Amino acid sequence: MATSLAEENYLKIIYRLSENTDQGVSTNAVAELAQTKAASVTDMLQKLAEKGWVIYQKYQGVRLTPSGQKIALSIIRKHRLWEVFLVEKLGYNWDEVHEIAEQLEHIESESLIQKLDEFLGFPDRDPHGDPIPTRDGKMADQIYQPLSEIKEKMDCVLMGVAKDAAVFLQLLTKLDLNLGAKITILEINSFDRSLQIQVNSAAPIFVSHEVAKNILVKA
Amino acid sequence: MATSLAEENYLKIIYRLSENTDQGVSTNAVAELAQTKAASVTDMLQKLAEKGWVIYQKYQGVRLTPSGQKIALSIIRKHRLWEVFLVEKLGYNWDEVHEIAEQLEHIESESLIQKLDEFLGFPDRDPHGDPIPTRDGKMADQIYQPLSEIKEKMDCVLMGVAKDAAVFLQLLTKLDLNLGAKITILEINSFDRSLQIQVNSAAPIFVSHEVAKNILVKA
DNA sequence: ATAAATTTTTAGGTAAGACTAAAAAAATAT
DNA sequence: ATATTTTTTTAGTCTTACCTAAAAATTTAT
Ligand SMILES: [Mn+2]
Ligand SMILES: [Mn+2]
Ligand SMILES: [Mn+2]
Ligand SMILES: [Mn+2]
Repeated sequence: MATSLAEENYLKIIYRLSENTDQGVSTNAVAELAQTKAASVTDMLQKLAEKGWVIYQKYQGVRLTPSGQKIALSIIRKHRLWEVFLVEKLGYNWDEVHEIAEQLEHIESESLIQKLDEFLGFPDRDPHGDPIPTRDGKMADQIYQPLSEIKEKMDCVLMGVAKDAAVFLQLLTKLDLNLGAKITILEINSFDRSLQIQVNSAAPIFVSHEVAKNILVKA
Repeated sequence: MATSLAEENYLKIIYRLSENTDQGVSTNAVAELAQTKAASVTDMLQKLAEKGWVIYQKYQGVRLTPSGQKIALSIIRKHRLWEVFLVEKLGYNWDEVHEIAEQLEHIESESLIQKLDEFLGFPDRDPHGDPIPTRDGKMADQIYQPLSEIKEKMDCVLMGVAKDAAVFLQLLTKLDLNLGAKITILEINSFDRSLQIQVNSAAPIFVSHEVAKNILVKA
């Protein structure tokens, strides 16, 4: 069955909110991400349920059915492949591509995404370190951990980010914290949990706990 | 002012119908290309006129204003650049790209189309030989002429097509009539104006007047 | 010049996807 | 256990872009 742009965006949002929990997703949570009102969300959830893409019962929150999940993953696949294209082929920075990919992810053509994947050399992570779902809808787990959970004195490598916001990514770029950067944790301040770290053996810098939470690393 | 997808498509259609005439474009002509009803077209023309993109007076047909023309040309520019991308970079055939470009042409990002243009090496023709409007909205004239207007015994080179339809392009491909093909007109049959031609010095073939009209060549 | 045919516009409706205000249910506090 | 607060749903509108049927204007034929 064909999906409208609005439906695709809702399914993607429900998918994202389901990732960290096995509870149903609340109407308000969806409304916030969709930048719309709860009443509009209720309308849409009823429609998505009729189409068989979500399980929805009044006041019980919503969850994706397998077919709804499949649609969400195909949109995420397209989003991430286009992000790779924008960075690798067109020379964008990682903080500039999300909004454009939000549009490109809705282009409908099986063959297009197939050929794009091939053109890009079948990447398995996007420019933010997020796994790209496969053609048959399997997504690798996020195997990296937040920098905030690494112990003092440890070395690690920046593999991704948990947040796409341009302001955040721009801050990282300014601090030379790019994908692949080598990070050494010199000290964790117990007062505010901020960290003193060394990036690629340069002079030490400070980052807040909030920043460290959104940086994904491998030891 | 922002343009909706429907508005962009209408402006593009009006542009296309205006190319061959300096008369206003009729409601019915627009309706046919838009695959919609005349009543819907009237509605939209009134809206486009309010936004200042067309001059419209009841029963008098419609024509683009300079700002309407500018929008139309920017959509056409995007359409053709994406077609080049699809053929040159992703390996599509020229008969497969139109529908996908119809979607891609509505992606909104100045920088994207700028970078795409650069990535493609600033092409000035699309895979069908059509000129790509420049960034500031100038489009080169179609300098090629229909094969149907070439005299007997003359040599020419296939530079483009006047029709994008997949069935037509597939026929050309089957006949080895690709961009750059060398064509010699052996004979024009006065009965039905069909032509006997030689393509790249291969065995002679026949093409109808209808086909010849839609093949653009340079002598 | 008038009649007939065609084209175009108007009038009135529909579906999608949003909104506000009010009602109902659920969660939290006393 | 009841009252209060918060969340969610319902009811009623709005806008965009489409539709059909009918009316009006224009064009073509006689
Ligand atoms: Mn993104
Ligand atoms: Mn990403
Ligand atoms: Mn095309
Ligand atoms: Mn083309």
